Amino acid sequence: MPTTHLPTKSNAKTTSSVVSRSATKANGLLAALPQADMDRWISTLEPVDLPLAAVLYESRQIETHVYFPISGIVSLLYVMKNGDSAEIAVVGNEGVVGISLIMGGNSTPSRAVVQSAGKGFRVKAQFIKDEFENCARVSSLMLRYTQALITQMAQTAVCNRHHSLDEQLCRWLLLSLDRLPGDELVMTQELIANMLGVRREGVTEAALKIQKAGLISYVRGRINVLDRVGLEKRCCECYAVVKDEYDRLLPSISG
Amino acid sequence: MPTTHLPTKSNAKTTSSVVSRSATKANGLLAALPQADMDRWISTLEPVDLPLAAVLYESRQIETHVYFPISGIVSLLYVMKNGDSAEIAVVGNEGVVGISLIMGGNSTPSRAVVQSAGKGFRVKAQFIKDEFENCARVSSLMLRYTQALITQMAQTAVCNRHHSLDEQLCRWLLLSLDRLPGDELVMTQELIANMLGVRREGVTEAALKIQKAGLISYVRGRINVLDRVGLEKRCCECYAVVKDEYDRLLPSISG
DNA sequence: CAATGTACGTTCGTTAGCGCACAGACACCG
DNA sequence: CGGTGTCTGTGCGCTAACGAACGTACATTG
Repeated sequence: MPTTHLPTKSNAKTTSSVVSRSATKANGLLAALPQADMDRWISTLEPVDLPLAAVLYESRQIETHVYFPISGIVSLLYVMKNGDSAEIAVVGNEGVVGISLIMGGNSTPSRAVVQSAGKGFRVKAQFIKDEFENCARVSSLMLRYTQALITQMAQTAVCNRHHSLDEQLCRWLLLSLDRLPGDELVMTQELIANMLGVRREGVTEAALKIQKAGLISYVRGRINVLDRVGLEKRCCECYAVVKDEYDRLLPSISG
Repeated sequence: MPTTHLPTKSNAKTTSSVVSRSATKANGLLAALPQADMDRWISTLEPVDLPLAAVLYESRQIETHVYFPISGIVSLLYVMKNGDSAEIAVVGNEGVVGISLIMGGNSTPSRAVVQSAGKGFRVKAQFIKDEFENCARVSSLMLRYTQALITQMAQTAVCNRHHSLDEQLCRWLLLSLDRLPGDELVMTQELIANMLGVRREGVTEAALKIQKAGLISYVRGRINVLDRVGLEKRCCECYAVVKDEYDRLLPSISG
């Protein structure tokens, strides 16, 4: 197992202060909020940078904000006592980081790490709690997202149990691709190994296979996806199950 | 992988009709409801039998009730196209089966199967939805339970990735033991293998090891736990993490 | 009491992934 | 331009778990 941990660079930083309504549309959940609700939200939304490897949320610590990414990817991962890690879900501009806060525990045993740099908005814990309690549209939306997230986590558990590294890598690439523009992922094999909870060498082997099959081209941390359909064919069913659940529960968002 | 599927015997059946308030205390969540709320619930609670192998909820089908067990154990498991299966969480008298209903999806890709026979109550989907929307005490309780369930699922994912069958068997025995009275589990190795998503022979081997260590005695589907502390020592950290989260989020319930 | 089914135990060859060690290749920086 | 660090490739012995086949012991039923 990988003993090298993710570097804890900087935390997310608040950037400018004026938030345009159109900018909020870049996050699926925010975009799904009716105008009337956004009127309340707009003034409390803080733009934030999500630099690579930023830790948005540390295991077992009290969370102060929830994050709505508009670009980039955030991984929810478990790190165990001996340093072994495993990703349990990913969040991109379709979702929100900090569901546990809404659920009423103010922390979780998981960690939220920026896996691909981007930007987003955040709001204070108390604000989202109040909104959740007082506005059925907000709570309904958040709950359906939670359900989708649960599906992703459950499918990850099953995938970890039964599927080969090759299949899992394809799943992971597809999940990431869905959350990024274009066909390029910037991501070292070491990082991917950390996320999947496997050896770096294992990722090298699996990546070579799908590269030789002409599905991707891989050069020093830059992956170009050449044949997305090919990836889907080589993938286990887990990707499709999760994607279908997201589409079913959050039809307005499916990107 | 096990190709033998769980037999789909009968579904849960409603039994008698008069529900005493004291009987409801046997479920942790119902017990945590204030008197005032129970006044509304008492007349809609239906007692149900939970016979072994009953399928409370089938993958992707519309759920009509949520179930509050008062004895026995219900497994949430994923069954894949090729028949491979894996348990993602267990629910006993501390919880409720059918969270997805409250979350607003009316189904999930998972299946709920009675793993150890018992009894419980159920209420109609619409009732719990209304209660959830209109009563903050109810929603708060359900959400905290959901958070605990999420933790269990996430930890299962990590455990599947990193821990040996021996460790996982210990975890599974402890989780089951916590949800049953006494020190005996009635459970074949075949069944356990289905839950853990491994071969039956693998369970035999692991069970022999911990039997030789004097922690359990195992005879034809009856497991007696002789040394619970010994099991905990041989177990991975996953059991403790999950248990601590349940205690933290639902302090009134921790059995 | 024989017959049949269920549950558990055992063996053996196979394989995916691990841990470790090291080698090339590119990238950036002084 | 040379040095140093990062990223990827490769080789090798090792182990846990798999798949399949078969043996054994107990249980229930007629």
